[in-house]
Amino acid sequence: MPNINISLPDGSIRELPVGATVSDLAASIGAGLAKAAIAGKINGALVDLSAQLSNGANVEIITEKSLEALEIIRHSASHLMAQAVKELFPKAKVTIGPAIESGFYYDFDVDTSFTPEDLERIEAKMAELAAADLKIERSELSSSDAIKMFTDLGESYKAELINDLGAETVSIYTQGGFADLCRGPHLPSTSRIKAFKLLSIAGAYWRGDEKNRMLQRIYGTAFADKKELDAYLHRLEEAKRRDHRKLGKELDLFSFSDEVGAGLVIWHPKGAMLRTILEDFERREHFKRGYDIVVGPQILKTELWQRSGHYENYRENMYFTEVDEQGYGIKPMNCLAHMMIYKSQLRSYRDLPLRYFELGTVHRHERAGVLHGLLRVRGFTQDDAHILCTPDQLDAEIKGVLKFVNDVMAIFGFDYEMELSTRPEKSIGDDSAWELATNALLSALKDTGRPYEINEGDGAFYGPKIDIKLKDALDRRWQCATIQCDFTLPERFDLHYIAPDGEKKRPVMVHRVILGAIERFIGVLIEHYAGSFPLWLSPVQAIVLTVTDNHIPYAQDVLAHLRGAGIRIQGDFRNEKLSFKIREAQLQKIPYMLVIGDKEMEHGTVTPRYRDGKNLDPMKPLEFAEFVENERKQFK
RNA sequence: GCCGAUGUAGCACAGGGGUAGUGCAGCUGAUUCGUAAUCAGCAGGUCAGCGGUUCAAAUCCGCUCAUCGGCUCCA
Repeated sequence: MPNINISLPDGSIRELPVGATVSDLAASIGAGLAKAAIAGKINGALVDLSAQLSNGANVEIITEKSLEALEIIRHSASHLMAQAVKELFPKAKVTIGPAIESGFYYDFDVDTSFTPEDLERIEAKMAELAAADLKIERSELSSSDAIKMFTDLGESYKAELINDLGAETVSIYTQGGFADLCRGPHLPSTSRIKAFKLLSIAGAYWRGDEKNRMLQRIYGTAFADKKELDAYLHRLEEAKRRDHRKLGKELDLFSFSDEVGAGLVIWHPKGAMLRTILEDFERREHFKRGYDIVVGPQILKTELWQRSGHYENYRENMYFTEVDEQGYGIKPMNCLAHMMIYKSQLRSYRDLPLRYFELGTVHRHERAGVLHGLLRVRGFTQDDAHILCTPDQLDAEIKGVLKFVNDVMAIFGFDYEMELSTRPEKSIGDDSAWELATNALLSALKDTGRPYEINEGDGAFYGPKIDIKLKDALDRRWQCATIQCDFTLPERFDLHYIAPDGEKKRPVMVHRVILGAIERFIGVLIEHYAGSFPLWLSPVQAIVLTVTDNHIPYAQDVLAHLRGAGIRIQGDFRNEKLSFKIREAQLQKIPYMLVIGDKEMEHGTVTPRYRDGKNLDPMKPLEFAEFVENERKQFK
């Protein structure tokens, strides 16, 4: 019998009989591997264990520990769920069900929506089908046969998908009488799906398009084993515990009100203090980097928005008002006033670059369904700047912004990822301008020495951009900073500067934010720090706690002194036990509690207790003030 | 905007066609106490808003508003 040679990842060659499968290969290496194997990779392409090997192939065995394993497990879990749904709801039509970053989902077309009780039933059915150890088998059909098969089954969505694929043949996976169109690969049997959990029900449009029919989506997750699943569920709990909406209420930072309007933040004293601290920080940092602080008006004439193109392209998101028969638009962006400042004088190349910075409050009419705490609101303040420079200066300016972003993220302890989005099909501006700007962004990205991704064709119609996504303590990504080149506005507003040769030239404009929106950034900060802000950011840095009423006069003295020294401090002089006051201060996540009893009064000191429960040595109030100031300087 | 769920005291929640309940917070009093909850008493609500059904609605129905989970992860 002839043999074939297979190369393994370690470089070794194995000889197997013709017709051998990935599974056979695993078995030939060892019984343990055969048992752990869930799929294979032939010449870099993922395949089933049942896939046949050909001579000279490079083959890798995928086990539960492999990187690709999770995706396969989840994809199979999504099929298992579809099978369970079909058994419980025979009329349901299946559509698509991929593995996603955090698990999987499957979309169904059903007449009545699923209930939480249905979810439990489906999950129980899945467990039953998994225990039945059904073989998951792959077969290939011609597209026309497959379309006929799915049409006969009443699965019109599947037929539509195959039709759109336009391939000669398609692959079908079958498990215990349930057949699904799928690229694969899959686990060899349903019993290999060992740890899964259905999480939520949601509506989702067929193919994500709101013109299409609304389907019922079930989200779930699956892992290689129970332990990992539990760890994931635990992380979900942790995220819930850190939810900024919950903490915002508990720490009395902000609120929303039906009477005021959806998506409009009401900042309470402590939240407003947090904002103020961030805003002061921003002004200082921008000042240090050669930005000029400017302020534009909240409303600008509608004609101006027409000229800028916002009226044409962004109108649905804007609020308008009319007074004395003159229309005004409430600003959704800050750029227009900045343009006007530039235009207020004749500019020389010697004046450039100009960097206008504004903590600009804007209003955008976001769709009702997308509002979400501080993370998606209708009124917010951006740390917005527009840099106007010569084409030659573009490169250095962008590098400067990326350095700025890096410095700021380090202070908050955020890691981040960067993406470059290039010219889309529908865009304006000439090729050389796009090339210049894209190269400037690219060279700045390379210069950072950090990894970045490129999204071809994902740029704005008016220019390429870099998006920065920060990663919080739970490894979630948040889009905050963005750097965009803009060819439209200098054109539309006919901006120019006088070049060394005396000619009028068009300046280049860069639009950028560092934190993005203060509101969103605070939301992210709350979750990142779980409400326990570092001392420099804490709206209340310390609280004076008295042991008995006898200590109140001295405590009041301490409070006044420290407040005078610029410490954000409160007092709790209520007739309550110390432990009661500590508990409350602790729940408010106040960094330092200054305990004052007989000893402190006698020595003229305070005993600071940090919120982790540890006491510092007793010290004079002014020493404490110096200590806080020192920490602040280091952003601790 | 669309699909589904939810809306009861400041907060967390229970209840449910026959004139609203618990805990915490609040107020009053007692207690004067050293590192995460002292005790007692009192007060607090047009049950999101509007309309309908009914002898009777917080409860059932409709609309509106708001909140929550989603609607970009493509066999």
